[in-house]
Amino acid sequence: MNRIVYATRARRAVLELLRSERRYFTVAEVHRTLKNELPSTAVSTIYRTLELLEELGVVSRRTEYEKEVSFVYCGEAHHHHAICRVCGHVADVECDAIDHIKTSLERQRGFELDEHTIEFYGRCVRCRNRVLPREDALR
Amino acid sequence: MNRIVYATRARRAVLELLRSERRYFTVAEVHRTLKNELPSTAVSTIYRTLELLEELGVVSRRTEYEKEVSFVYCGEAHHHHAICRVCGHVADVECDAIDHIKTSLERQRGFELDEHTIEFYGRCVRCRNRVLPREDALR
DNA sequence: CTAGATGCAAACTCTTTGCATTGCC
DNA sequence: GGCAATGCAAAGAGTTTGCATCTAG
Repeated sequence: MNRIVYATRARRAVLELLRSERRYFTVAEVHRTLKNELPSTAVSTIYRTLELLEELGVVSRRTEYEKEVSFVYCGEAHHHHAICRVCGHVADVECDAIDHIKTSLERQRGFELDEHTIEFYGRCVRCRNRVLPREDALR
Repeated sequence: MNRIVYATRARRAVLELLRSERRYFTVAEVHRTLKNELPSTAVSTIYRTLELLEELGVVSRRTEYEKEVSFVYCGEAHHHHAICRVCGHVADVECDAIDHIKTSLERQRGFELDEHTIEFYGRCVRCRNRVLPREDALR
């Protein structure tokens, strides 16, 4: 027997915000942005709402690099994302490319790539300018 | 003028551990594992050490999904990883596959993929069994 | 000997939880 | 009306920081 899920003001507002802009939002960002619309809403509600939306498959979560979690709206049927680490924009990855890499990984490394939640990231200039790994990095 | 970086006992031990097993280690895990070798080493030292190793380009960090950060040794010249979310094993991704997807992304979406730090993840069974995203997920 | 590294403990930040109250249908 | 959601405040967990002490070179 399924639990009843109410379409409350807070939930509608959060969903609408995430749908309006297809990029990652931190919890604090959502909370701040909806201050006018939801003046008395607690941060814990935002956490609970995003958690629910994640369970429902409407948003997906990431924590990569930053310490705060963030969530992105994810309404399409397929789940391949290419995320720009600079501006946060989320682009879809074509499936033929994925299939290619998936095949390659499986054949060459025996690594089974999950075909539903692959995400690609770039890296900021600061990180890219780091020296290459060396075994003798400590002298 | 460059700062001097000492090869201390703690740093050598951490580096050796990460190199011995090519998978992600949490800070607590490193600290716990080296308890015998480094009886009086504080967690803060482990944090600082891993941070340093990251700056030096010897290890790379991730936070994806779990709340704790973890680090993996990364001594090869190229940086493409396929990480198993279940066992944590890190496999290298062939560059031809990357090139293919990179080209595809750039041509079709104008998305410039960072060719040095792409990482691929799978997803656990629990998450994979979620319902597909629907716009009317809230009823 | 001296700049750099560490231990310790306190401070911080983000996240979660319990419970009384409020709200959706 | 009844179950679900929320606000609030307190508790948790992971991480960071300041500073006196120790150590590698």
